[in-house]
Amino acid sequence: MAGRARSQSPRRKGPLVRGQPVVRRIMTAVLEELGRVGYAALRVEDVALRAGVNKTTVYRRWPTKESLARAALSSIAASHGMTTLPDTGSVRGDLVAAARRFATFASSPVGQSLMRMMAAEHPHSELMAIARSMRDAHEQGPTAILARARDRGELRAGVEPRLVADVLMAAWERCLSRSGGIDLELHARILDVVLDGALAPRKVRGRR
Amino acid sequence: MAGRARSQSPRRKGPLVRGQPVVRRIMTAVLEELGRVGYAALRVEDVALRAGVNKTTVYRRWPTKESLARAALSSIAASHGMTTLPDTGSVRGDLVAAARRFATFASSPVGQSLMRMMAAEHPHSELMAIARSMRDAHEQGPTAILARARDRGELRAGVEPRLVADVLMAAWERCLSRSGGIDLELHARILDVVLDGALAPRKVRGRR
DNA sequence: CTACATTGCAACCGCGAGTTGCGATGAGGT
DNA sequence: ACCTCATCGCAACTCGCGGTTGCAATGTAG
Repeated sequence: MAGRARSQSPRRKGPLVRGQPVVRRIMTAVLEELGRVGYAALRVEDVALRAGVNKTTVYRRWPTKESLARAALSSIAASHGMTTLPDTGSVRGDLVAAARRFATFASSPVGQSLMRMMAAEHPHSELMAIARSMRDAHEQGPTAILARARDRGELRAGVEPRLVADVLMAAWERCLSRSGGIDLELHARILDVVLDGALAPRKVRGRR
Repeated sequence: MAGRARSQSPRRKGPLVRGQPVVRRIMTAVLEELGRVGYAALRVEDVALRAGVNKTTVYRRWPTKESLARAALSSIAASHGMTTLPDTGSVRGDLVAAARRFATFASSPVGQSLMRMMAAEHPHSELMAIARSMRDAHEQGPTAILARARDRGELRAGVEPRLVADVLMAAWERCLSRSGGIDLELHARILDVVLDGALAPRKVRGRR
C-alpha cells in the first residue's frame, strides 16, 4: 500500500550496481562500519549508504542485521586463511613472528570489530560462534609452533602447547584491547615471561 | 495532555516504595537483568518491573540506559573492595587463592555481565572506563602478591609483577569467557606455566 | 523487442529509549 | 488533625531504527 505515482526521477547515483558487485560492496561497507562504530551501533541504512545501495537491497539478501554481520565476518575469515607457519629457526623467533601476524590482523578495523564482539553478546550467541572460530584459527599458529617445539623436546615436560598458546593469545588480546595499539616490544616481554617463567631459578623450589 | 479521570485504582503493588529503598531495588534489578540478558538486550522497562517501580521513576534518577548500567556497576564495585591479601606462605599458594577469589566474582551474574561488556562498546566508551577500573582493581591482588615476592627475591631478574599479573588475569579471563564455568585445576596449570615457564631447562639457562 | 530478474523508492509497522503532564501518595512540620 | 512539598504512578507521546511491502525503473538474457 505504498506505491505512488513515480515522479520519474531519472536516477542520481552511477549506472546502478548489480549482482555480485553489490555483494562485495556491501560486505566491505559492513566491515568498515563495524570497525568504525561496532556491532551494537551498526545501522543497516548507513551500510547501504556507504555501499551506494538502497537499504531494501541489503535486506533482500540478508534478512537481519545479525546475519549481515555474520556474513561479513565469514567473508573475511575465508580471506584470512592461515598461511604457512613461520620458521625462523627458534621457537621464540617463530612465536614473535606469529605475534606480529596476529597484531597486524587484530589492529585492522576488521580485527578491532571482531574483538569487540567477542564478549558483547551472550556467550552462546550465534554471532559469537564465528568470532570464536576465528580466534581459534588464529590460535592454530602458535599452537602448531609449540607442538613442533615439543616434538623436538624443547618444551618442559608436561607442558601442553595448546595451553601455552592460549595464555599467549590471551595476553596479546588483552594488551590490544587495553591500549588499542600494538606494542611488539611488550609482546616480546610477555613471550619471555611465558617461555622462561617468572620464578627465579632456585634450588629446591617447592614445585616441580 | 495525558492526565485523565483516574478510575481510582487504589494501587496494586505494596505500599509504594520510596526514597533510598527505590535506589537499592533498582540497582539490584539492573544487575540481575544485566546478568540475565546482557547490556545490549537490557530493557529499562523490565528493570522497573523487576524493581516493582514505574519506568518513569527510573528515568527520573538516571537519564539514560547507559548511566543506569554505569551506576549499577559502580555500586557493585564499591561493595567488592579488595580485602586483605591472601598469605599462604608461598607465592604459588597466594596466587591460587587470588585465582579462586577472582573466579568466584567472575562467575557470578554480575561478573558475567561485566566481562561481557568489556569488549562490547568502543574502547574509549564511558561504559568501558568503569569496567576497566574494576578489572584493574582485581588485578591489584596478583600484582601485590608478585611485588611482595619480588622484594623477597623470588622472582627472576627483570620480571615485572604487573606484567605477570596481567598475563595471569588475561588467561583466567579467557578461559572463563570460553567455557563460562570455572576450572580451578586449569587455573593452576596456567599458573604453573607462567611461573615456571614453558621452555625446557637447558644448559645455558641456569634453571632450577 | 520481449520476458525476467534485480534494484530504487517511499511509505509503513513494531518496539524500545526517552519525555511530559498530572493525579495520587506519603512524610514531616504546625 | 491538617497542610505542604517532594516523590512516585500512570498513560500517552515523540523519535530512531530494524524490518516489510508494493510498485516503478532499469538492466540483461533470449
